Amino acid sequence: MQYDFSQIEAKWQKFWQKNKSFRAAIDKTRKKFYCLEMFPYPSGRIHMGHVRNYTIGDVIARYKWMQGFNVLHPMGFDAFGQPAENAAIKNNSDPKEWTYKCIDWMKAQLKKMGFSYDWEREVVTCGPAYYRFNQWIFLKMLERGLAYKKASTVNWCPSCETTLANEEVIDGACWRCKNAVAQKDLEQWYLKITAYQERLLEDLKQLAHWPEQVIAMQENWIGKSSGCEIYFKLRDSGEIIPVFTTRADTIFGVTYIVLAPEHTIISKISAEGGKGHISNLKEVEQYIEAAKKKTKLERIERDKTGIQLKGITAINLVNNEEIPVFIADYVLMEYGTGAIMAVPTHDQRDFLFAKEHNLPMRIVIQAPGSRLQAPSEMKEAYEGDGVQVNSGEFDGLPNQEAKIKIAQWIEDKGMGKISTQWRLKDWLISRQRYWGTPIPVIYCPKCGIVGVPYEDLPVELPEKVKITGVGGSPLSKVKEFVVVKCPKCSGRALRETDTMATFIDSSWYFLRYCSPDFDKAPFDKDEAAYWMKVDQYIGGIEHAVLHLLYSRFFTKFFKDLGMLDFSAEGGDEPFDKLLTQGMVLKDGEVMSKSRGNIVDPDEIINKYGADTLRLFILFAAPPEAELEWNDTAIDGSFKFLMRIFRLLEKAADKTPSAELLRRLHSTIKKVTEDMEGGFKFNTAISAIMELVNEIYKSDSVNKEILKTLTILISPFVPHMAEEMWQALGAKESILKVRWPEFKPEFLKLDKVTLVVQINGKVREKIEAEVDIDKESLKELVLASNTVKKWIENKPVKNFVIVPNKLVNIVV
RNA sequence: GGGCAAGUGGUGGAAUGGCAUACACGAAGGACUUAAAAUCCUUUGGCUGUAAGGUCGUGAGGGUUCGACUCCCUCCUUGCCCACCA
Repeated sequence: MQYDFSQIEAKWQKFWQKNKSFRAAIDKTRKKFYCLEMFPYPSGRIHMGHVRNYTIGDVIARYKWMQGFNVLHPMGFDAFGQPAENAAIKNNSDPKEWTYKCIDWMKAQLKKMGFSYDWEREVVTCGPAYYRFNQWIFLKMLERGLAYKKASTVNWCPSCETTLANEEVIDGACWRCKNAVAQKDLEQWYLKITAYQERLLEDLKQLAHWPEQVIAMQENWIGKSSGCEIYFKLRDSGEIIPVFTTRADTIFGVTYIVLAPEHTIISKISAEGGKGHISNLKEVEQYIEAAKKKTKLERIERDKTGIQLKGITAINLVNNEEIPVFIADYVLMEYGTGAIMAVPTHDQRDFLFAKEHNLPMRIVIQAPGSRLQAPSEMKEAYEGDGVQVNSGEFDGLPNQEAKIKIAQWIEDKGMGKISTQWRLKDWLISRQRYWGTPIPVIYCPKCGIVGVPYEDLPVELPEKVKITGVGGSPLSKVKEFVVVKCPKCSGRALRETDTMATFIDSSWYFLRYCSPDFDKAPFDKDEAAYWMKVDQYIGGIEHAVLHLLYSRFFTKFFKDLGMLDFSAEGGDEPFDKLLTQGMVLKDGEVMSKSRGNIVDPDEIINKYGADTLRLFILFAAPPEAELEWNDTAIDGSFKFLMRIFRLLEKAADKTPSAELLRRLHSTIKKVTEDMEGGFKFNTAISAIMELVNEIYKSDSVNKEILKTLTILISPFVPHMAEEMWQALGAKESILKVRWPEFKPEFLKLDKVTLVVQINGKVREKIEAEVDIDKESLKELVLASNTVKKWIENKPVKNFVIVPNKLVNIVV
């Protein structure tokens, strides 16, 4: 029998499509399972990363299906975004046409992989039916003050000509084009994700089935830091400058304070009529100018530059000391209060700065076991724990204890307050781009900012817009779009011409799949109540912060709107289990166009078929580990499939041996355990390989054994399984079959082989009855000639028995 | 600087306190063949030995244990995330 994979795969793909085999519908009599993979950006071609991601998801979905779950397994396209615009500029094409063409290509490729998607639920984010609800959500947030516009210094990518969210700036560069990000003062729209920071942090605890790494990354990103705001007073003007510190215990060691160049107090005290006088104002202004011009990368150089505000003196309220005030660009306006207290003896950055500028130092924490050292002898700051010195009434306390006491004391005396700082910033969502969701806002000279009324949604994206990539938002040049009547006063008004960040699209698409055609709200409450949470989510680690954080934020917002309720499942998190699959490498490097080491999935499918590709990718590494592509190893996967297929020729009705039955049931057990215990597909497949090897060794192939084998391989290589299932006489699709259960009675043995160790080294193997009693076993072991030889006449000190496994004799 | 992973044959990997290297790739030898492909069989960690066997061996060093790839401590290397975050 010929393994004609292309004919077989086409046949079954057609069968599944015609029979709508993967259609999902609410069925309250069955337990649901929502299996989701991160949807792709329609770049035009799927790559190995997609193949891996979606193969993993497909195996899980099919396995759950066979276990009797009502499975929801959807797919869609994250279709807004810049590549479509770049293609438009390059090829003078239309972003919409380009995008839909890409979707068609990719869909065809996904179908060729045999993935079990319910294509009737396909979600494409660039259609008005979808993005109108981006606008709907935006308006709901606007009503609640969670969407707002503010002027601020923002990340600006000069090459993409658009603003970027903090999350989109990687190492000071644009995540998309890798060019250095600049700073720009702009008025932009923000979503108030910080209103949810406490919950976003706290609820990470609910995510027991997420990789620890992802939890850690989100914790890092949210960046809660507990400390204390301490007030410093300017001597002449009386202005208060709050600083933030996590080290209240070092307050008596402060010898100067440092402000960020953008700090507002500077213009205040230097302004005419302001009290206080900066004698070197000109140099200070030059320094500030230079600092503002620096890119983010330039500002994080290790050199500690700075300039003193001469003539200005601050007072440390805890001891009334007068101290100098500096400006330095290593102090960031975005974090804390934009000002710091400097303790050179106990903070390395302050130490370097103080050395540079020849500033005084004072030790206030004494390291355990060390004698008080003169600051001049210090080679670096001491940042560890110790005992308070030079700290007034707090002397002698361990610094960790003093930290809490001093903070409380400062708050009680009104010299500051206990406070918490967060690294997380509000989410900047305005983009000066065309291919995205129009922000549904109108600016009226009389009424101000007016949200587009819900009945006027969607604000449709105009078509046939000229995209040049330069000169600001393309929409601002479309007069019919921009000039509108104010919905409130009907006067002449102007539309917002920025579009939304595309991460908004992916922040709720998993909810849209529950009711993709619903037109009253983003999703139908009842449908979502049945299908959500996503039971298993699968995707790349690169979304650990961006997409996964935003989706959590949106889900919590929907809960607050009363649209979602997971209280039965505990908490309000969208994704119950998360699997982050490893990257696909070639020659030890990530596959990428620029490296030129891409293996095209299409070529592999044409040469070997989708089943071989699926099998290889599942077998070569555990799903969360990196996978090294190997051109010759894929040949091995192909040969293995042919080897299974050839078993059909040998199928007979002979009684199988007890040994083979035992092997069959231990394989069922192993494969099931591997699926349940973290989707260890690679070892599940090797167990199946061992079974196949065993079948080949036996004289004849029993049909029933072959049937069970076929079921076991079906989640991995579904086309071949269907073909074999049919060849073995089945009338129905293998999808209707239940996953087998192993029978413990087949696994029972009369005798086992025990390992005999002498002093922990394996010296002998003996056969013994199962569950043999200790005394008989001891007798049996000591009777062995090899054991006798090793023991000779040394006394046996210990005789360790691990039942049915091992004996260790200590002499 | 902080946090998190990981380090096992020629290669991908298996074993998570009990036979280290399952399963596979590759390599070598053999059978079949006019030949090749396919298929099947054998061998395949190092050292030592004709062999039986012995001995070493999971990044390095130490510890716990009858027994450690696995647990603990120190260090090295690689990867990822965050970071002048006060």
